[in-house]
Formats: sequence, structure tokens, C-alpha cells
Amino acid sequence: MKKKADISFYNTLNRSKEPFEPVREGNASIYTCGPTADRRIHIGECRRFVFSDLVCRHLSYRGLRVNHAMNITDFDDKTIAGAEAEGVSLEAFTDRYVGHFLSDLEALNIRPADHYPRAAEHVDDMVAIARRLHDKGYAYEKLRSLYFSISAFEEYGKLSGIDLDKIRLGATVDLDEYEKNNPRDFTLLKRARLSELKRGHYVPTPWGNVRPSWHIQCAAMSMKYLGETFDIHTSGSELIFPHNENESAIARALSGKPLARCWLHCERVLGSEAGGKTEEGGLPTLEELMNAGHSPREIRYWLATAHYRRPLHFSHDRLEQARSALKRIDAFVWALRHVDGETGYPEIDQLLYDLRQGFVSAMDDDLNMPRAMACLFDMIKRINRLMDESRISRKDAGRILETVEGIDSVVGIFDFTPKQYSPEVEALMRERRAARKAGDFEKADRLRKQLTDMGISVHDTEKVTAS
RNA sequence: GGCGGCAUAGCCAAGUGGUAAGGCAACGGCCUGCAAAGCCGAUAUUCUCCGGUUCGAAUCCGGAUGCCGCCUCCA
Repeated sequence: MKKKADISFYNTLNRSKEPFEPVREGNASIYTCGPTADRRIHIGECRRFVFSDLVCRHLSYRGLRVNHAMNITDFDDKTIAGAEAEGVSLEAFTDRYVGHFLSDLEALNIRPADHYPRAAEHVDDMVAIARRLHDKGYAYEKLRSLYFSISAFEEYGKLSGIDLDKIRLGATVDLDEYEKNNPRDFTLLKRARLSELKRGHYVPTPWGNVRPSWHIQCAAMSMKYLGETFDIHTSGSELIFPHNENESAIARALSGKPLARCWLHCERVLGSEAGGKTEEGGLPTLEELMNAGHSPREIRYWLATAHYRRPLHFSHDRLEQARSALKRIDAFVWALRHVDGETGYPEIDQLLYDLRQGFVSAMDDDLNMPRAMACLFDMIKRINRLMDESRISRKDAGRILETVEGIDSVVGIFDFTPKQYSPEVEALMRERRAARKAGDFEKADRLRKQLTDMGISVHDTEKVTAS
């Protein structure tokens, strides 16, 4: 049987691949930095969530019980600004985007997490953490905001590899607006603005009427749902510094223990147009891509089959390549479904074993999806050849489908639902079959054209006409 | 200025010391009424460039060039 420590991940914390060893054997606790509920998610965020989905699905395929929590930031500058701009309540505003978010995840075939904690519902937990940090001397108040004191915390910078003495101060912060003791300190609780006070967007604390910062939100919710130390924290490379570093510092200062054993960071999606830098905000949203005619399935395929630690350049062309690859996969499944031979292939066991082993070992090796997919396509080619030679029995085909379904419980890109056609399409196909049989190819071609125009591609085989 | 990453066929992309996976596109053939799909075949003597280590390097070391990300407003 399989050994335990076969799975390894590239841990950002140590910058190396390490064997995955869960805190509790047979279980995996995973936290993912979720979205802000103020707009539709863009392709870069989709990538992060498809990635955390692959982590969860693979661990679960490998027999672990996965507990996955993903936060939703619904109480921050952006959501408050969005609600005010529309003149609706914060809750109504964020509810709408949370709803969009969940349906976007579903479209991308992402399995639901076990918990989706919302920041607005966990403010008390955050304030409690702030209080404990204050008591321990890691936090100080300044003009009714509470800051984390980096000088009190020696390990700061380990995750991101940043040397605080060397970074450029004030590059993106207007130093005049802040009153920190040290400009490198970060905010835990931020004093509420007048407009926020008026609308009740604040929480009273001993230090003043405040709002929790993003960093303390993630720290509080991850620990609440997964404990002081959990197995895996997934995030995006652009969030390593300062967010994940700060989150980690809060937890470490608080409990003396690491927040997560393993930190996984997915690379970004970059705009490729014009070769220049593209603002992340400039990336298309999932909604826009779907409106442009890209199926969420091909978007998932494109995102999932790339290696997560390599940046991805967005382009419509690449999504179309994904679409073609999916067609090959669909044709394969279709062909398997229509195998009706009785003669079995004697080495089918070996073939299926090789496929599963190849796939699993590629995925165990830091989720090497390109390699895993190569195994899959290699197998598709071999089976296609055998089917061409009528060396696969119906029973074999069923077993192949079973194995592939197992693999797809990780990848999530196959379409196993049998095609259903409208009566109109069925009638046209019947009519065309009859025309071909009668040798009326002119009519058959006309009907084929008609079907093609309806988006149905027609393939003739010996016995069946289908698409 | 600091830290980090990447450069493999027309495109996408694995491969971290043993003689270049896989996908898309294009080409020749089989099959087909014609197609499509599928199959077969041919496609990088070579991995940005220059040195070095080694019996052996896309893989290790040094250097050059190019591209990219992050560097505490918020998330």
C-alpha cells in the first residue's frame, strides 16, 4: 500500500519542497485567503481558488479528510466605499457579491469549502486578539488606532524573506497620514472615519472606535476555524508581503506557534497585451470572460493545468487552446461510451495502473499538473489506438472510465454527462443518416452544414452519427 | 536601491547530472461518398548567450543579456 509521506509541497516558508506531514494523521486543515466582497472576481483570483481547490481535491483523493476554510472580507474600506457609493447597506452590498462569488466558484467547478467565515461576523474575535497582543506588548495604541510593533517581534520577515532595514520606506505609503512609532509597523485596528461612525461601521474598543485591518481578520478567522497551527495556508504570491507576513506575525506573537506548517503560494495571472505591466485590476473578471464566449470549463482547464508556481500570461488565444484540448478529452469519453466489443485487452490492468501511478506521483510532487496531464494524454493516445484496432471490450471501457473518473475527482475538467440533443437536432441527425444510406450525399451535406451552424459538430463512425 | 522569479520547437509547457514528456497549430499518409474525429509518420542533434566543473550539463558554478513580480494605502 501507499506510504504516508509521499506527498510533498513547496513550502514558501523554507523555500523548498518538503514532505507533507499533517498535524493530525489522516486529516488536512487548509486555509485560503478568500475574496473581498466588493466586485466580481477576476481571472487572477480565479486562479488562486482553482489552485486551492486542486490542493484540497488531491489530498482528498489521497485519502485525507480535508477541512477547508476560506475567509470573505466584507468589512473593509472597499466594501464600505462600495456600499456608500450605491447608497445601500453594507450587508446588502456584500451579500450580493458573496452570492456572485459562490456562483463563480460553482461555475469553475470548485468544491465548496467547509467554512466561509465573514469578517463582519467575527469582529469580536479580532478585538480579542488585539487585546491579547496589546497585553503581551506586541501592540500599541496611537491616536485611537492600534498598531503591531514589529520591533517587538524578532522573526518578522521570515516568510517573505524581506529585510526591513533595506526596504524603501514610503514607496507606496503616504507617511504623513500615519502616526506609527515606526513606519514599518502595521495596523491591527484602524480608527473609524467620521462617515463610518455615522453609519455604524465601527466597533467600540478600549482604544477607540475602530475597524479591524485585513491582516488581523485572516489571523483571527483562520485560527478560529482551524486552530493555532494548521496544515496548509494557500494564498497568492502577491500577498506574501505584507499580508501573509503580517498574518503570520500576529499568530506567532499570540500563540508562540506557527500559524501554518506549510505556506503555498500560487503565482499570478499577468496581462500579456502590449507586453507591458498590467494592473491586476485590469484583468478580466470571470463574468466578462464568460460573456466573451469562454466556458468556465475551459477557464478552469487553462488555470488548473498550468503549474501553480509559474506566472501565467492571460490571452484569449490560450483559452482557445484549452478549448481544443477539451474537445480531445470529450471525444475520448464519447468513444469509450460507444465501445461495444467483447474482446478484452489482456494488459488493461497494467495500463490503468500505470495511468493512476503516473498521475498520482506527478501530483504528489508539488502538484505537477503539466506532468499529470501528460500522463493522462499519453493514456488517451494509447487507448484511442486500441479502440481503433477494436481491442477494447465494453467491460474494459467501463473500467477505464472508472479510473478516469477517479483522476477527474482531482482535476475536475471532464464532462461525463451523456450528450442530450433537442428533438429538432435528433430529427436532423436521423434525416441525415437516412440520406447517407440512400446515397443522397448532397442532402446529407446540407444537413451536416445545418447542424454545424447550430453548433453541433458531426462525426460519422461505422454505426453511429453523433457529435 | 532591496528581495525574488523566469528564459526549452510557430504557440503553451514538463524535465534540476545520463542523452529533450504532453497539449494546441501546421505538414504527409490511413480511414471516409466528401469531411470531421481517430490512428500512423515526419517535425528542437538541441534547451537566450559566453566561460567553467564533469566521462557526461537544458539541468551544477561564474558572468552577460532580456523579461517579469514584490517592496507595508487598502484588500
